[in-house]
Amino acid sequence: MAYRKTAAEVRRLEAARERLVECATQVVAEVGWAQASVTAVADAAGIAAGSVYQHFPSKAALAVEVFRRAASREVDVLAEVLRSTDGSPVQRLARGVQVFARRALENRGLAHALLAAPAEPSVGAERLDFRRRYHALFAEVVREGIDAGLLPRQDGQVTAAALTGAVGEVLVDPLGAGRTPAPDPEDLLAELTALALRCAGARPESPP
Amino acid sequence: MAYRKTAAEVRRLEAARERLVECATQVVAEVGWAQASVTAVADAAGIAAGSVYQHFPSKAALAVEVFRRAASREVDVLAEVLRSTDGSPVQRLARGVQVFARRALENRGLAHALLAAPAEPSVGAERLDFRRRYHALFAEVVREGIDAGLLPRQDGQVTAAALTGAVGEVLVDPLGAGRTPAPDPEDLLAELTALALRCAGARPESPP
DNA sequence: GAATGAAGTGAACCACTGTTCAGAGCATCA
DNA sequence: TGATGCTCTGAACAGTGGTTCACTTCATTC
Repeated sequence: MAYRKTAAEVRRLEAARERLVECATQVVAEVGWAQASVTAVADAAGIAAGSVYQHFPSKAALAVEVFRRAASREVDVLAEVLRSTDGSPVQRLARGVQVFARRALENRGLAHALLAAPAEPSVGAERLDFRRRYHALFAEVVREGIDAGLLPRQDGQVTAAALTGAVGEVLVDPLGAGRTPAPDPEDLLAELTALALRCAGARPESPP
Repeated sequence: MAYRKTAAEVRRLEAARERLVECATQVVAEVGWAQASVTAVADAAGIAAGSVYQHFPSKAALAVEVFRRAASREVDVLAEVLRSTDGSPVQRLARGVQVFARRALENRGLAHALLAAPAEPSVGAERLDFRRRYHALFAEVVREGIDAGLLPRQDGQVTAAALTGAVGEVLVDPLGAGRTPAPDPEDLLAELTALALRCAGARPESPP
């Protein structure tokens, strides 16, 4: 006889899948892609290794899903800040960098996974796309700044790439753990913001 | 009876080791760490897989040696430029960035391997050290620039990290191959130099 | 030229992981 | 409640790639 899944059943399945993705994300944030074996992820989610394949056709597919979700969250947040309608392009740029950096500092493991941790090729490809989206967002604001006469003429794409690279590099080292006294996060943020503005060529604020 | 290696024999051995390292470097530059299996490297050097273990205790040891050599070459070149005695700190910084970038563009595969390509943990650790050395060099010049009143007050370490990150990010994308029309290298270099100077806060050159 | 010992070989070994699959456990339907 | 079909399990399987080792090859010594 036709066997039809009940609504509750479907919900339960989706919840299981959801839980799997969340646990996988956590594992990846904690130990990196390389150490996040199917077994480790399944254990974290409290299911058997084989059950992973009920939800995803392969480990790579799960990894990509994990990356996409986390990356999209970040891109969305950044987009919201950069495209907000209040403040000059330069002010938005500053806020964007701060948000980018603050979020990374608040979830270092995840930031490291998104930005730098060694990963299998499929995730690597996803990461390239992630970076492109970041570039596009920053490039947009830089362009607005140029058009508004607030920033000097420059290749927005290059500046945008530099901004993500700069912030990433500054963050990743502290992220990777080992660093002398560990600089105060707020100082780091202020320093980064100033750096980003110089990078884009914004004039130092004139006194009020 | 005591068996003593003749001088020629010793030389031959060292040459073989040398050749192995060079071939491995080339393989890595061409296909990345992940694809550079012991077999592939041995094939490239024209020896059997097992013979690799005459020269190195493990694949990781060989990989580290490959990385160290290439990285040291780059660090040395950069150090020479940045520490040269002619030109202001700002001018040296500009030249340093150009040299860094130009060398990367001239050997994209190797640059990618050094800066970004996924690698086993032992190489990853080496890469952190490599980056630290870059940071230290840039930080030194930035500090000189500040002391000379040419650059605004700033955290040299952060700026230095940003410079390597920025240059790396800008280069790695083009490096990774896929990019629309592929920007002219000279334009890219000019753009990068300008960006680096802004990044450090150097005033735009006043007219002559 | 025979004895000796190191370098070099490459097939076999082994550890590690992603993936499969036959069966157990349950929910659904008649 | 029994029949059916789905989910879940976890041990077995398979591909990969680093490492080993019995053996060959070749240089050295007497």
